[in-house]
Amino acid sequence: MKHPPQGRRAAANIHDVARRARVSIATVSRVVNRIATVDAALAERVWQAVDEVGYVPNTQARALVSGRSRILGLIVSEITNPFFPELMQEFDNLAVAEGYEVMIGSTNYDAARTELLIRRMLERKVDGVAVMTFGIEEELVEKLVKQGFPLVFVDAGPDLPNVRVLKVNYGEGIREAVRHLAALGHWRIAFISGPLAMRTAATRRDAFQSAMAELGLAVPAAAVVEGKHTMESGKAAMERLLAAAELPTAVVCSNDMTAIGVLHALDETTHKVPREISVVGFDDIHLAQFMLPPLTTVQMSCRELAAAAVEALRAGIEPGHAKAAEREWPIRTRLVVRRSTDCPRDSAPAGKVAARPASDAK
Amino acid sequence: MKHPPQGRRAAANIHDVARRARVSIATVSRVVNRIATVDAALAERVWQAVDEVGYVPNTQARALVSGRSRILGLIVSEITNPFFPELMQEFDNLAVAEGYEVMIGSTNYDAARTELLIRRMLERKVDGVAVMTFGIEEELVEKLVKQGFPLVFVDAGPDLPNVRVLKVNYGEGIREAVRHLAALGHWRIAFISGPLAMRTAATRRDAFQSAMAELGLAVPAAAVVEGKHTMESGKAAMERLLAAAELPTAVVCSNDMTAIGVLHALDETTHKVPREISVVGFDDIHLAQFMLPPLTTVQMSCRELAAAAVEALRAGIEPGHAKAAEREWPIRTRLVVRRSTDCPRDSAPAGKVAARPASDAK
DNA sequence: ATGAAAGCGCTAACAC
DNA sequence: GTGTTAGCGCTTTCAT
Repeated sequence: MKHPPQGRRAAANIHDVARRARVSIATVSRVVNRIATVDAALAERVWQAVDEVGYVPNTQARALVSGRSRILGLIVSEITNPFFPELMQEFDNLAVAEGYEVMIGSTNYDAARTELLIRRMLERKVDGVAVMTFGIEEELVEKLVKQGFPLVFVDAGPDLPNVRVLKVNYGEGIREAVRHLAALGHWRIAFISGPLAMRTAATRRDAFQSAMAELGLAVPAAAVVEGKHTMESGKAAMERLLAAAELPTAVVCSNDMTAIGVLHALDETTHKVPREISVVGFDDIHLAQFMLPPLTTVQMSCRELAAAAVEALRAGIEPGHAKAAEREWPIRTRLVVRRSTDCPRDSAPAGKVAARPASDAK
Repeated sequence: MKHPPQGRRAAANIHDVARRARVSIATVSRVVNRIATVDAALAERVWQAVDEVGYVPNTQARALVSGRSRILGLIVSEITNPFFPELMQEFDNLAVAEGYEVMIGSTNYDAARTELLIRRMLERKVDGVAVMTFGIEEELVEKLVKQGFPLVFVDAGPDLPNVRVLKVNYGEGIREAVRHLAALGHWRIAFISGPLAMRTAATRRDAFQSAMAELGLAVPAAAVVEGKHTMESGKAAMERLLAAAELPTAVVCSNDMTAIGVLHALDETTHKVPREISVVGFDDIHLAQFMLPPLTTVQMSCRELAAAAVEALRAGIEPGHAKAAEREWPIRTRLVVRRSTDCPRDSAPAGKVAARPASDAK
């Protein structure tokens, strides 16, 4: 059955335009691609014909002959995690501005799904893929790597010629957060990490510990608990913290969803945020500002991340790109102060209090 | 420059496989497309060759010859509005399951952007487009309509042969919400609408008014205020309600973001939710369950919406589809009770109280 | 400056 | 059952 079903007339093609403008298809192609050598009068005729027949170039055919699809793949973990739509949006805007289309897919932490996703991207002949899963699914992308595709990872990636890595400077923002808390008078500060099997989670936790150490603040083992970067796990983690002998006056979380879980846990107690316990998130997802209270959080700029991803991809795709040789692309982070952090209610509440460590050195 | 830049070897094509399996390209094509008439031994050889050279069929070429891209367009208003990622996710899953790819775009309520988006979809030769903007941008899609594309709209669309419409039954869920509130003992119930220029907003408001009328409950003009479907507008609207002579004991919102704004407005007062004022949202976005308190809301099932959209599109694309003739596709809504609704504190607070209308009839 | 023609990778007649 | 071949719509030499 060759005909599109519902009696829809076939879209005009380059021949229709050529016929109407009384030129060859080569000329139409030149005009449409703005090759300067075409006679102005002819070009005018061609444009008019284009308008009249409603010609839109067929990207498939273009891709076939040029060998480049002008499609960028973007792989995220889960589209319903509020961090990602924002990233996708930015990525898409930037890519479109550079004349690319974006093919988005989420792994949902499912190997079979990821496998299929990669196959789909291969079939559509994407020019390159950004894997922004913050995860551990690197070996799943082996196929892509083997194809020699331009690839971009976050934090870490295989050490191969066509692979570029976005190096997020977690330390920067987390240090700012800890200093902010310390300046407010906090010193019993807890940390709820993400799943430590995830590299990015371990890195964030390490950054927290270094920042505390720099200020000469103690981090007892009980003050660091592992979560799963979900609201539920954040709530559970906070409940564990609540059950411990010594209550922290502030808790820093490895991502915003965790922090939201903390807010929920605290809401079921008499502890008020930020009056009694301050809470800091990480990511600055859209949702953060909608919470009650709006969340103080470390921002990892989506815009910056997306911009770097698109540029790094282009560096691998477009011949002669200025930064073609760059393997690592730095991404900064910074603290956004909202209303979930404040001074601790009193510097030394009665009862169970550890001696404040001497704030030596700096 | 014909070579892909970074020394990436060209992907294997059908000829490579044919050569390796010592068969013609036609046979490879048949095997890959699972045409049953191929000799088993040959097929085996072909599959092996496919594996060995890592062959992946080129979708562009397929599309070129078949005249169908197997790409579905999906247009939403804004990707950062939490309702949409959920819809996209479902839509994508379903489409992929049917062998389609999805091309997503957001209008951001920007005409130029939409124009470009449609052009991009035309260029990529999408097989059909679902316009799920809940909006007023219909005439912007004129171009698509004129091309005779299979098109799907929500609520309302132009009356043309290849256009299908998802008819959301707002009344159903909103009636449930109002009855739920009434059963709890509320009768001074306010409504915060979306921008009334948006058809869906007007429809939801009308549904609220009918539901109230059915129960014999009065809706004074001051109890219906217009918002903009954003958190800020919801907050502002609630503040207007707060300033009025007579406080409602419950407020129903035209969408969840509005309800979240209401929660924020109330958080700045002494009125507790749900103890003193109950709040109901609409959409059941992911965020709803994360709020404090978790939001009671009318669910418009993303899954159902997405499923209907994909099916309706297929009905227009695939020859001989069972529901090819169906123009309207019904979508149900239902109430999800969480913790932002409860009995009003007392049925008759001292002071400014309107006489309770006789609950006549039902 | 313009046109003719080769071919990008694939499917679908049509031969054998 | 399998191979040969003609395009699908376009870009890009290569002539003119």
